Amino acid sequence: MRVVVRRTGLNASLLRAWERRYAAVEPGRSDGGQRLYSDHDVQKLVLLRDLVGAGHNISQVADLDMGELRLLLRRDGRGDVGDGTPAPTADDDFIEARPRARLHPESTASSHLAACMAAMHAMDPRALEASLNRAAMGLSPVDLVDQVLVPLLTRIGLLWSRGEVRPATEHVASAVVRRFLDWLLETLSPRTPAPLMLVGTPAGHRHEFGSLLAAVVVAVEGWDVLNVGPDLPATEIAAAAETKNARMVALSAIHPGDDPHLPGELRALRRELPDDVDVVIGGPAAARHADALRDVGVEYLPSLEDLRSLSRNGFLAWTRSRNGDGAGPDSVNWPQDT
Amino acid sequence: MRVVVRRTGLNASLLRAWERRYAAVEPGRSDGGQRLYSDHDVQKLVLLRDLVGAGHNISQVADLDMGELRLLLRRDGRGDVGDGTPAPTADDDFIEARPRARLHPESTASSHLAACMAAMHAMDPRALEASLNRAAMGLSPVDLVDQVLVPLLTRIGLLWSRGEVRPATEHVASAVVRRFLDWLLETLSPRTPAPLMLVGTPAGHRHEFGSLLAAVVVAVEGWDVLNVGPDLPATEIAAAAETKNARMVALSAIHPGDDPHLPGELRALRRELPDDVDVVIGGPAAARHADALRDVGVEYLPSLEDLRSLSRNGFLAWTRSRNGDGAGPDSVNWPQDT
DNA sequence: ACATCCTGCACAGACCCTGTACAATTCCTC
DNA sequence: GAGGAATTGTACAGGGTCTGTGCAGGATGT
Repeated sequence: MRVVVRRTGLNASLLRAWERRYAAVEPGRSDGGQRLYSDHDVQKLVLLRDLVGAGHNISQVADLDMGELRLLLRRDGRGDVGDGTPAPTADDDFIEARPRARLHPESTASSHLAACMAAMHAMDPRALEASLNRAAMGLSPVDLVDQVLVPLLTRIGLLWSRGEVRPATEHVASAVVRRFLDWLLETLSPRTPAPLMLVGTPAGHRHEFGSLLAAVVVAVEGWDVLNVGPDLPATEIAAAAETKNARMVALSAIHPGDDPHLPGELRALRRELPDDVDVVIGGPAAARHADALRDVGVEYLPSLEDLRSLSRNGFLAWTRSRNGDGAGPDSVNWPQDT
Repeated sequence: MRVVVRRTGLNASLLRAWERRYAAVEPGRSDGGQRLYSDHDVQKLVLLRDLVGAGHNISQVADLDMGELRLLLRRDGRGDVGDGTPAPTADDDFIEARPRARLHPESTASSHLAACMAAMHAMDPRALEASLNRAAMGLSPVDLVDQVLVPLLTRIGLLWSRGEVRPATEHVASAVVRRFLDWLLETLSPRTPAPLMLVGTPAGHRHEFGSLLAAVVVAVEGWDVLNVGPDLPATEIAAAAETKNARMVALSAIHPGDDPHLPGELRALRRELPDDVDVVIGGPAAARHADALRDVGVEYLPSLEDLRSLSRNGFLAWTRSRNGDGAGPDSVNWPQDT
């Protein structure tokens, strides 16, 4: 109990009140009747604390499960841009995200971005990570990607290409951002059955941030994602897709902007994959071959937004095909707050 | 018994109570019935003492194993304030090394290793991560590195070089292990002031697992670590070391085993750094140039164990120089509350 | 022999539990 | 917009539980 109080910063009386009045957590009991909080309980309490601090009332959030709490916390900045995450909300009552939103999303997004840039220049990985975490807390996943991560990576890349930032600085920042993207992917990944998307980069392309961002984007749309990493030949990607029974493959090609092997590589990939597995690709290196790629049967996506809508449709199609016909009762529709 | 009392700072009655009531430890007995504590027992008691001091109740932590205790201690270890009583002068104490049947650490380590290998072959990143987490729970950081991570990476590398595992499989596994190492580094990093060590790999060397392992090893010894990432020219490393005021630089050179530029690169690094900053390097590529490197003023370390002892000594020297004079380096803070 | 260690028992203070109450807000209705 | 109802954080008392410590009487070991 004392430990929980210290770790959550909440009053002991308050913990008991939340338990009694809202059944927010239901810790086990010792033989003598003392509460035994599990790690899960503590995590949930922390989420509740933050949510309450952000203006929600307990009575409405206390009985949500962890996934819903986390999501709520993310989209809190506003941005009710329907993120169709398949939150396993079995019950029908929707989460009324009270439009108590203050803080304009752009201004906070740009301030988060500025904080990240400052931490990068200071070569302070902890500060950078902290800034990213703050951004993740304050923004919806979509805003986080579009307004913080993409600009951040773009700017770092630009500074690097101009030689305006030390390679060591860039390395340190990249490592942190990569880890953060990994973490984001993990926490956004659905726990429920979902179609699998493979992400990676083609042979010769070692920049993996594009594919990591793609992974996050499609995870938000409900897909299960397997990142097979950068610089893989077509045969490898195809083999992995087959082994894991992927429904779709998304690639990213950034750096060797004029890679002549790209169309051939993707033709091979396309040929080795079943027809019902879609292959898409994004990134500047792919843009140059957009037409050739289309001929090969690989769709070029100019922006993450395209990937977003495409994967959303793909996900809905998957659920429909899975539920036999009309959308089942407790399926994936996240209730849009009206 | 007295020895244990001195080493742990715990009352003899308390030791007996913990044993009787919670079976916290179960020391062997002499023919006459006197308790014979093993080294393992003492370690566990120390962990329990710190944990109880941090607010946990014994009843709940007494039956956890060492790995769980350590993890618990780290997790809520931030924010420790009190120092209070200067701890039971634990100096000049020799613990009777009573070998006693070590409860098979290698067998559990090898089972963890097997689980990791199986997860890798199944191309199941979640399972791999779960196996690694389990290993982290059940083993000390040192055993974890020496008996799981190093063998795991060695085997994966071997399979890969022989073409006995698909590159895609290797990629997926590597990504998970890298993230795990990142996480491990983060959780092991000291929250208190500590000397800074830079880790990375020299220009041309893109395999970064060696440096990540090095980072973990020195973090365990108490250092603060900044990983500047792979493939960095000497000038960059030197600049980073200067900016962050590093006390030591540890590099790893693995893959291009016959890199002719290595000595030159390190000579440049050595020249750009202050004399009181040590530079060490490990890995097979460095082994070939061990003599040349020594001439340049860079120490070649054949094994992680060498790095371990060297960084330990370096850390102790740092604390001594910082505390002015004596003052036990590891001033444990025992009973403290309020 | 003498200090040390063993077992079993007892106890006091710190801690936690339940139930109830209460003040400060916020929400809603008239 | 005033007053009542609901919400929510906090406090207190009485009683049970947890846990560190001390003591008596006997055994151990050097």
